[in-house]
Amino acid sequence: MSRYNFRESEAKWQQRWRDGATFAARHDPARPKYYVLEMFPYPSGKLHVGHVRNYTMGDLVARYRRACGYNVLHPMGWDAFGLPAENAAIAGGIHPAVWTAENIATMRGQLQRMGFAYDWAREIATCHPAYYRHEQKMFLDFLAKDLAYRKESWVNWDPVDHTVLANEQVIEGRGWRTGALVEKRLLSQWFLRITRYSDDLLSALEKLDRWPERVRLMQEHWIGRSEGARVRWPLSDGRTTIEVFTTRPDTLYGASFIALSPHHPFSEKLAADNPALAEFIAECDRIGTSEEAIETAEKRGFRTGIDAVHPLDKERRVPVYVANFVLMEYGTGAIFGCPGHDQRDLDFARKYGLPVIPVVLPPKTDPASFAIGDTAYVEDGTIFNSSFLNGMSVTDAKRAVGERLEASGAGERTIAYRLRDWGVSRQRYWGCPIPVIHCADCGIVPVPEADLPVRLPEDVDFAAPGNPLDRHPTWKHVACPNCRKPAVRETDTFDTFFESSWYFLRFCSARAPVAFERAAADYWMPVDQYIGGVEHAVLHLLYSRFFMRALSECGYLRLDEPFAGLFTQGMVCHQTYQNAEGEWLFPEEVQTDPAGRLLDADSRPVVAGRLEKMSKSKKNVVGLDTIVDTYGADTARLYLLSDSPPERDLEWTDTGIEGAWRYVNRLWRMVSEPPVPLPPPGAAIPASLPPALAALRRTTHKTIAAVTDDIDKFRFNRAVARIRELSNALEDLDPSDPAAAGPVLREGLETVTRLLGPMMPHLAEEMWHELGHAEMLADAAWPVADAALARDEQVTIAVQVNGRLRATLDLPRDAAASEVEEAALALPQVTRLLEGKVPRKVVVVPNRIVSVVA
RNA sequence: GCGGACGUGGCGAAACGGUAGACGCAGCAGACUUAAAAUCUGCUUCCCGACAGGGAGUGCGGGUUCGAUUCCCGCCGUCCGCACCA
Repeated sequence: MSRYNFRESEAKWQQRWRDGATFAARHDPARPKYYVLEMFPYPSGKLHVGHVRNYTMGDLVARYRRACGYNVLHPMGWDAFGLPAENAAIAGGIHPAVWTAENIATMRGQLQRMGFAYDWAREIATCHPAYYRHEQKMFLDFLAKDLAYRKESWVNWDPVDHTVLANEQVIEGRGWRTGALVEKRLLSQWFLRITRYSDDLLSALEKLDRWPERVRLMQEHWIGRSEGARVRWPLSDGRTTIEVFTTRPDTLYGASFIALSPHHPFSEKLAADNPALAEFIAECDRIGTSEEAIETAEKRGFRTGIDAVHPLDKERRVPVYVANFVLMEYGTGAIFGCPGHDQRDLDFARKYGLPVIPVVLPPKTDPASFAIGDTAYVEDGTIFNSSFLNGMSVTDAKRAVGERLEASGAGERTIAYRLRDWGVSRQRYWGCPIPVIHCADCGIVPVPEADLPVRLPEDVDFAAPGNPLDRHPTWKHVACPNCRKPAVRETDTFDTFFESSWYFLRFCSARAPVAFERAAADYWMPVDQYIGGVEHAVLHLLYSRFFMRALSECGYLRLDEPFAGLFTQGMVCHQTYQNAEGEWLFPEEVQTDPAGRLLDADSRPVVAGRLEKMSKSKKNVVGLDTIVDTYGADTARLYLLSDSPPERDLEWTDTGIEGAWRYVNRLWRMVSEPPVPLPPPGAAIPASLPPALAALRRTTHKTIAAVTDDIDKFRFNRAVARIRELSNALEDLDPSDPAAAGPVLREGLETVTRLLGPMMPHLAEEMWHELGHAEMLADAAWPVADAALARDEQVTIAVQVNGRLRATLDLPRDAAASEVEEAALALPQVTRLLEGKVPRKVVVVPNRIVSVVA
């Protein structure tokens, strides 16, 4: 009984692929291209099995498309800037560049051991000046096009990482990496004008028909388009005019107050000579942005004592408040409150004793008896109490008010977006330097292109908190490029999402002296199939879409959407364990005693927690090296593909990987010890075969058709099941007629081998070789099903009586409906139930079912 | 609160509106072994039954249909995203 020697085989075939540059992608406009990309990893240390699921899927797609004749680009690189490197430097005295390079070396080795078909000649790491110099140039181009700008603003400050976070990086009020409660700080920051494309980023989602619906919805919500109106309210003392944004201009006659954000310019102006208001605003800032803080924070307002004049009725006045719940960043930073038809406004009005004027009457309601209680009426209805709007629908009233406002100059219809500009400044060392210089005389001066790249200094000190670039003795001190007087460099670095927003373009011509060669990008882009985690649904995936538009505007290329197809894979989960102290334990630290109790190494009780995504922090990880050492890369790959649908989470179990390993050996035995002698490759199959062998051939060709379809539709678990079905059938082969069985078995084994090629490439190469082929399987074409053989000539038809299955009929394919009906009605199981009566109805679905209604 | 996804054996899961549970894991029985591992064979949704067969069954309650895991309506539960967005 021979065992498959994966160690020898995997090393051998990896060597063969490397020597032959099998997976090198060559620019060839004559051939159809296919660009497969998995989201590139951050080099955090070592890979565990959870990391490689999406690379396994990407590799399957890449190898499959290659076999189908596409010119495939399948590159890999490293998202190499980021805080963990810097934190390691602070903790362990190792330079971030060294730490990063070591991790890359480790992880590259791990990926290579998995046998992924990458074009390693295109490998990139974003921390190299050869990479980041190009994004410094992009930034200068963005500046020139007013796509980048600097402004002072309230930002999200992570007190643990000592840096600013983008809105997208704040999850439930906490930093996405540290989990620390985010604070508000007023800082001068660089922003990218993503809002210039709000409308296009939103409307183009519709065309991304190979993206998951859920990701498109998340982006749609994130961009958050709201149609409404800007309305100007003059103050009664004539000092200024307050502009508000509303989505309900139809309820304008129900207004009973104006509320300004604490950061509204007019609030701040009033606070300058109103200490009580200044104190109120300071208090608002003290309340965090966390979920708890918002939930529990009372809706509070400060009455300014000023009134505003109703824009549609000069006689009406409403009081102006400063209120803690009004955001400066959305709309105009001011609202009008209509308590009758907005719950929050109602709560505010009740609290401060403001009038509640209903202006939308629910259908079939008597206006005389309609009153607002504790619940605002937010549904549709007929406008009343509203002058010229009375009797209109909500929709009509919105239009009528818009027209009136525009005619009188008191406002206009407009669209507000939730999306805000992307703050890209980070007060950290390990990132791409922002290429500008601050000069006392000239202001902000871009670094001249000839001086790029602005390199990170290597001699930095991490002993003190804060940004080492800022503390560096010499680096930031430069002459102003304009006036040559002493000036200082910008010491902030880019958000690392800057690097990942265009790396897919760099892969198209990874060694080019420019960011990317236009011709290469025009050929390879867009990415045909992108694969990664759903956690980037709004971050990376939205920024990349923005970058394509911005780069197009700057003349780099002409393409809006970077990723034509997107697949978001599920996570790999594993049981978690904790001891009585709540400390996490590695799976290998946990044992089961004879009574079935879980114990740690010192025989103390252990609690099994829920299944969670594999993560170092919870210690529920299975090392990739251990698995590859024990079972080989192919076994791990098969398991990652077979047990769950790709989009769903997969539970990693020891028994599961063992099952995959058993199958690997079964496959190897099938080709190395066939039950009948196999004819040489290419041998003809006898035209006339015993029925069992003819059926086996049909199974073979049906499997080709089904697996091809499954792979096209990303149903990898089903594809594996189909292949296993075929190999099960091949194992049941009747060896009594070797002359007929041999060719059929060869066809079946070759089919299994070829279908498995993209999933278990080393084993498949070894089987292919064992089956007598000199060429590599990686260079063989994808099998094509014989359409005639892939269809059954006999079909099993189910027979139902009153909706219940009572029998089955084996009949020739496409038998006439009348014959099928006749055969069904003659069945004893059917006649018994009919009791001699004529059926009321008979439905015949060709080749499927007969449904008899008694 | 808003939006979305999901709910099928002991477990992971299959099933163009057409024979529910393919494929695998675990389990049970057996074969081969001095024995174990490995491997092979059979069984394995639940209930009644020795078999044949019958009944129930896809979270719950309705509906459409000859026929519903699938479509529609209403609940319940789990997970995810957003959340003071005017």
